[in-house]
Amino acid sequence: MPIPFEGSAFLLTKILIKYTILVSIYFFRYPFYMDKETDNFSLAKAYEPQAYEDEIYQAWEASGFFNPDNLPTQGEAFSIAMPPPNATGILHLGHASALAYEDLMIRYKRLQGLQTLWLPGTDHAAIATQTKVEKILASEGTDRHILGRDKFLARVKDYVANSRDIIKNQTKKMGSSCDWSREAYTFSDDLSQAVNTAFVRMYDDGLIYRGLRIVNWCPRCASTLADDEVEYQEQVGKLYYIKYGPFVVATTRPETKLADTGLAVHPDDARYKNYLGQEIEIDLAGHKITVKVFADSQVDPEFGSGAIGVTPAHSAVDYEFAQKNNLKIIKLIDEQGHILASGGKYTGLDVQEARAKFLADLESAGLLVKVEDYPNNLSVCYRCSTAIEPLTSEQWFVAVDKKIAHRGNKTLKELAIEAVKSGDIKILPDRFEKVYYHWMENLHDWCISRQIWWGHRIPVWYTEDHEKIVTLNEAEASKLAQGKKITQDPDTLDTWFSSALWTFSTLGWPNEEAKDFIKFHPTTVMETGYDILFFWVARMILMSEYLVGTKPFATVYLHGMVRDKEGRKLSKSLGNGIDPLDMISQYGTDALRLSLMMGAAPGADLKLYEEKIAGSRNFVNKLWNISRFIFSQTTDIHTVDVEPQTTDKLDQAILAKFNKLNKEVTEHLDKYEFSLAAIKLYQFTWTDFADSYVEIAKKQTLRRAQGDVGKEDILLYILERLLKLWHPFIPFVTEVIWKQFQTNALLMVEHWPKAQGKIDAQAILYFDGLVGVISYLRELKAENKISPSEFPPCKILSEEVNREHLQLIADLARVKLTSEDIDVESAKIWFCEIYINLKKEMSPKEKAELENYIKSLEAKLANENFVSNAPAQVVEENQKKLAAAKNKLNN
RNA sequence: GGGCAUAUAGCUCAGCUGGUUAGAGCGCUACAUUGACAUUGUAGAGGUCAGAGGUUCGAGUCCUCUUAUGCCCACCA
Repeated sequence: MPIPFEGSAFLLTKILIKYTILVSIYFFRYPFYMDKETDNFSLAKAYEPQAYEDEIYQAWEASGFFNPDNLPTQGEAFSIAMPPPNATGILHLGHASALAYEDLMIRYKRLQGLQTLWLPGTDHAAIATQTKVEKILASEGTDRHILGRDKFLARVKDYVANSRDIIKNQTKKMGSSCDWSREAYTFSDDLSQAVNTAFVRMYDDGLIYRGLRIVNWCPRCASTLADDEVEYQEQVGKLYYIKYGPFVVATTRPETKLADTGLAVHPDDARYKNYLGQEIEIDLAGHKITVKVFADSQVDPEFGSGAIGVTPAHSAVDYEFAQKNNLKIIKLIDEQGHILASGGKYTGLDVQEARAKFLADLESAGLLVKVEDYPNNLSVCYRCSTAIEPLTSEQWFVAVDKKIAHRGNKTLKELAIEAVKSGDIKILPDRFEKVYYHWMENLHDWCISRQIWWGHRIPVWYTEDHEKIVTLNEAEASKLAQGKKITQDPDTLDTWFSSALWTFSTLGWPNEEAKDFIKFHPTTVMETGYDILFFWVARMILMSEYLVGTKPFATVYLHGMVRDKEGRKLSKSLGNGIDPLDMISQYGTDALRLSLMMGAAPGADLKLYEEKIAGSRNFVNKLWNISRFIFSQTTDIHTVDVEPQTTDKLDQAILAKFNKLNKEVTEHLDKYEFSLAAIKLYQFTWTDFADSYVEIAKKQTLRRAQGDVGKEDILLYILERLLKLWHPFIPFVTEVIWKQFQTNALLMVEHWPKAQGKIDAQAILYFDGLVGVISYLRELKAENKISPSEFPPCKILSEEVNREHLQLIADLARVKLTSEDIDVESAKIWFCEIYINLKKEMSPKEKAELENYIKSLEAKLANENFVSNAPAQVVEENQKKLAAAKNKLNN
């Protein structure tokens, strides 16, 4: 073994003449206190993540192994399409946790020799991005209309490019081992081509149509929204009762009454029976409307007056009434939220103004019967929280209930439901499968056209004479137009339309011969938050089943939301936000990742707080120091390929415990139980390995003759494998430590350890028993107020404990073995037949507890039913427990 | 109005198919310069497992009801 830094040793020996021998031994055995720069074996006293993380990430990236094509083994494929991050360019904890889970799965499978592809990318996030850029423009005193479409889009492109770079760097900061060479973007030429192809195919199959329907309209965004893009805010609004010809109707939106064309009552409501089927003219303070009275059992006769004014153009429910009862549809509110000519004297006013004026007019005409406070849900835009105006509009829709001939005459809905019902796709946790069915079953035609500018233009062109051309690109459209002038549809597609193609558009589809598409689709796991089950997951299933004819992924792993310690959402306004980058710079990426992993279960929210991250940092440091110690005890740092054979029961035990751990961790990971895997690894590493076995090894190695490697191979064997088991959780520190093995290979592409041999339960019992005895002796010392520095004489007699382990017990418990006679009777300890010269006084409380325990055991054993019904093994265990407890009490 | 989830030590959570005197980490108390680690070690205090019934020889664990909290869905105008 090289002894570096002899100069220092010499220097010290010179100064400390008296301690020459001591000092030279010190340096001989502990060469790792050397300066980091001059000795690559040395490890700093505490792990400093900042010193290594960037360098390690670069080494990973440079190795090319993020790209599955370069992996040494070309095994079975395992792929994850990374959910695109939000477009604002800020990595928040939700995204950080997703990256941690995905990287965990990828690294685990890569270690298992699978050909892993984690494909990163971003989407253009249409409304979100446009809203963001519009806000920036507003702060500059301009808007998109002043700029014009082209300049505005250029502006958005700049913004997106910038935030994409930021997100990319932050994703790397998290240690994500994704294949950057395949990075995708929904707005790239390839993916846009996929989008147009999807649109055209669906159009040709009659699954996309243009039609006049009631849609959710956000006046702020000046665009339609899909049903699930509408959120509800609880509020206390007003319920207005309006005299309405011979009726009184109650409404929360009085101005819409100007466009009523129907009046609905319950079929059994005697009050209104005579009016059924009649068309009645109603004068609303000078504004005349004609309504058709009809019956519908949905009407609650108890609510308000039991009569509902029906406004088909501006209410989804009313629109359905209109369809069923052939009502006229009068559009009252335009896309800017202004009253149309149908509003008579209110024309041109915005909705709020019209409401105020109309109410005032009603009041002066004596038609406003009463006003009540009324709690209801206001529907608002999920992006900008502006109140939604439902209105009828000519839009593009995806028909979800239309049978598709080449898909077994099934509808999109049916295809998507069957994919999960058949078990082809598994959703975790499985309770979300029910939620999924419920949503799918109630899905209405999906409005996919948006009036915003930032998005995929709808691939439809119109000729001068209003002929519609649906095709892949403008050149094709021109050809088909045969010289006629063409104009492209000004609308863009819902961002989720392109996102729905994500798993396959990123792999080369529509080219079904593409290598990646063949190898990696369907993807293996879709890891994402339960909050976008409908937005995204459901739509990916729908699109893949239809367009590709297969599922998009085999398993959906839905993670929960990250919350603060009180369970509140993390938000700027609450001031409880935790910035992941800040945490990384303080505690390191591994610590953050581990904190996000432990205590997390699929579908369950995770409470995160800084102390927890600090605790994880402590663990990472512990692993570091365990390694440091082991390396310092090792004459030659080497990997040990075969489980070391040993006759020492404690060695056998730690190997057995490790094998058990190895097996359990693998099983947990296979079942997506990441937290349980981490907790077991944590307990083994800290408690069994560091606190118990390493301490034992310390004492035993010390007593061995020079030249005997002692427990070196076992320590190295377990450490090496622990690094591999830990790697998917805490990739950086494990990779750094691994470098000490000097194998020239990255830990990232090593092999996942396989549990070896039988798990020796007897050895484990022996180990735990021995540790228990040590603990007990320490307890006795503490209770007898004996300082840890004192070594009280102690006589240990045992037939169960190996002779050589008696000294070990004494060393670790810090007692002095003695052969002098001790009053055995007064010093007898119940456990393991060990006799020492200390006595533990049982407190009255302890004594009472023990007596109660004995009583309960005696009662149990006296119970005929118990003895005859319980398994013999359980009865026997209880008898043993009773004997032990009695023994303890009597001594 | 439906549906789902959660309820275990001061805090965050384990406890899988019923049999442990109910565990861990943080925090708390006391002690400690133990040949890696004070980002540490050792020992300790702290819980009638939300409440009430039930099934069982036996329930934190299964069933029913109740309470609290959170979330999702829904066209009560």
